[in-house]
Amino acid sequence: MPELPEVETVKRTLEPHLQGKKIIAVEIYHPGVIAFPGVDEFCKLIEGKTIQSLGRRGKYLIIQLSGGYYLVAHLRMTGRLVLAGESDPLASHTHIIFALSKGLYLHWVDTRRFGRLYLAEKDTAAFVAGLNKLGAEPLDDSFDRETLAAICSGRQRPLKQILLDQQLLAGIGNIYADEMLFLAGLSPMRPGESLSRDEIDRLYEAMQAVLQQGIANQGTSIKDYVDGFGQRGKNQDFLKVYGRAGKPCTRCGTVLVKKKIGGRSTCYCPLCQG
DNA sequence: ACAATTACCTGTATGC
DNA sequence: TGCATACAGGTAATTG
Repeated sequence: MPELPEVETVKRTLEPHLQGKKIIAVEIYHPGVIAFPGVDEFCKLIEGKTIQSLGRRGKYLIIQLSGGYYLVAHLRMTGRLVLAGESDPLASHTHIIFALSKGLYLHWVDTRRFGRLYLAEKDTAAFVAGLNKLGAEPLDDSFDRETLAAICSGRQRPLKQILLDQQLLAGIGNIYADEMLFLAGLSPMRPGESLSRDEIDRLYEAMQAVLQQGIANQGTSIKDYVDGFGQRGKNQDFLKVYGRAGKPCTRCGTVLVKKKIGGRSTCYCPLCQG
């Protein structure tokens, strides 16, 4: 599933190919993907624009266009943005095709059709996509131990829920949340406010390590995720707890446990994360 | 105000 | 074999 490291990888793989290209035409087979504005308006606005740069905020991919416009994409669960050539066969569940200059194509593919696209000028795009509601950016220079301490303090909610709350921390999903809690040696049920200074530091270090390793491995491909070239990531081979319930802990051998926390399935080691 | 549940979707795995 | 059911997970909307 596209979480921060996956969206960052998509951004890095697409950017050198998209930068400077002109959007010549767009074909929309499934209008539900366009969250804003209406489909006709979307097509009218986007055709003729030039792609200037790519950015990321949390799990959102942000494509800056000429004329002050921004195309904001959220891949949700199974969304893919992949480069293609003229004669490349269409993957099933291809909902949108962007025809670009130099004979390049960009395909929006999404099995479960949860993904959404937003197109507008800067402030409007941020608002309709929900960008301005997002919390701290975990790999940003401004995100430090103090910020994490402030996020946890006074919150009785379990750490697992805090990590997944996009209004507190942007970009962390179920896979990386479980992995960073394991690396930090913290129980996913621990209330945020119960963490000592030392435990905040451990969680901070674990967040950095887990997210950076995810990016270094080009993301985690459990099922659907691929980068801008359609390539799978390698991080699924390095997961310590996610998807390993019932198997022995890599650190102590104890059988890993699966439990629902805040309605989300959570894998952890009852001993290492006691 | 907050937490829990449901809706949105489809592919895959499981049980009978 | 075929059918029903559960589950997967990100977020918005709804319910309690």
